[in-house]
Amino acid sequence: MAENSPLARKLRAFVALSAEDLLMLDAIHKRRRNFDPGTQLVHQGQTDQPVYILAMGWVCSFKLLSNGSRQIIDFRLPGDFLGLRSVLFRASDHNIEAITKIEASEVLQSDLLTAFTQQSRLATAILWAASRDEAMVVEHLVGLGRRTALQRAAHYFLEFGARLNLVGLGSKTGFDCPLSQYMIADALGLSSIHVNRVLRELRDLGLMTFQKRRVTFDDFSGLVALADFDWSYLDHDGPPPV
Amino acid sequence: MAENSPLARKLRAFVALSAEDLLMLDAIHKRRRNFDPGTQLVHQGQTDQPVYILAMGWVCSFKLLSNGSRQIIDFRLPGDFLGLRSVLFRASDHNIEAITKIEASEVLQSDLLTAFTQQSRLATAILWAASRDEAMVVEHLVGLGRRTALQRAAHYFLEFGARLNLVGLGSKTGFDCPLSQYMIADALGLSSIHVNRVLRELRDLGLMTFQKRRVTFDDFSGLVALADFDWSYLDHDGPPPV
DNA sequence: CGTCGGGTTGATAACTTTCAAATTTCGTGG
DNA sequence: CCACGAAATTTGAAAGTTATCAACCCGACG
Repeated sequence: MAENSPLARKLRAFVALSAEDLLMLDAIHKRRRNFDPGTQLVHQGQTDQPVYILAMGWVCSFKLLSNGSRQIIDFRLPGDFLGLRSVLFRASDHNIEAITKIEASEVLQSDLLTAFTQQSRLATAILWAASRDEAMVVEHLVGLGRRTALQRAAHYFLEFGARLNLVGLGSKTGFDCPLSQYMIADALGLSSIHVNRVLRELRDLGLMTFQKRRVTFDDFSGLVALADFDWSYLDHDGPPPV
Repeated sequence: MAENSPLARKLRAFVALSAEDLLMLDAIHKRRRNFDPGTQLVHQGQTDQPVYILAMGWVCSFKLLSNGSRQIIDFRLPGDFLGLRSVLFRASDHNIEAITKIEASEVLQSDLLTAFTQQSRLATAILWAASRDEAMVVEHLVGLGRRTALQRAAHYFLEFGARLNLVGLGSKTGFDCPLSQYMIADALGLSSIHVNRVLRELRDLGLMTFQKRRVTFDDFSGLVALADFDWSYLDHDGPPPV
């Protein structure tokens, strides 16, 4: 069963998983749980948080500021870990919330530790996933610092496309996207009103369309050019041998 | 010797290091090297990069965009690792460059791996350091997305203060800072001209002064209030028991 | 002395936000 | 199936923030 999970698809793109690894993945996927939109999976300040692997749906992690604004750190897609670094390393300082209905498997800390002490390929893959997450955050940082709103949006949607493609949920044509313009605004560091204008401009330029919860890439290569998009940070050669 | 290195100071703030750990730190610090300002320690696309522990001086890591602008990811201070994640996890996609004259110890990958396979407290501490780096990047992201230029600058300098304080190079009074306004601009995602104005405003408000390569906190609590600065992401309880 | 890399200042242009309001979409109950 | 209200999207106009361009100043240094 685990063979076809989004996580397995993702990991298999970079490492050949052994039968044992698949067995361990299967064990993990036993504790499936469902959550409704808006559920807080982790909240700021919480200690001893759970880790999940997202199987279906969209999730976002964000920080709240005292002035009431929020900054979305990233959106988590099927196959991604939720709260991985927080549990491996430290208490959470950000929130994790379900956007859509989601299905996620709880990972026991003991299972994680087992994977690590056994030096399995799975452990390597997990570290790889964590590193990839970090690369995405860095790229996001670059976007906020040095890209215009238009480029930033284009880049962000292209990244979604690439990530979803990896787990079989999107293509160069486009993908389904349950985000509101408000959420995109909080992710891109813009006002929702400006997001609206940027989306219209991307549409007017014939590059991409975001309407009715669906993103359509109208001119993929044009979009890549505008955004200065380089996906080497997403689909590199996989983890080095540890 | 290693007992007094910046790294040991930093780590000791969070874990009690055993005699063995100190021995291992000592071993690491054997391979000291010096570099001049402007030296590229790691450049984009390079594989098989070295890891260093910075003992003295300032370093920055950044990404270049095709339009020529650059975004500084972070500045590395004494006691910090250079290129840690890149080597643990994947090939580097960013540059690392010395700002001042620096002194750094090269860490052999084999030493790192030894630390990990032995499940030593040192390994935990290294993961903790990596996690702290990530928390700083996230905080930086929040700053770029949802803080004004003034708050962003204030927050950034406060973070420097806290980090330097930890390794004995700064205090609530201030610290020496070799950065040009250009570099600060690339870090904060602003133009250097605007950085100049922001710095003047912080001075006029009586909050802090940055002149002659020295940052002085004129009104520490006022600055904290302006920046909405919460250092829990820097000096939390340390790594959980692994 | 003259150059060069910062730093500083002013004026203008560009981008983005904010406020206010109209329009559309969507879920739900009738 | 339709009507209704809430939420999301869209548009306009004005205000605010930041970038860009063009000078000028200054200390370090050959």
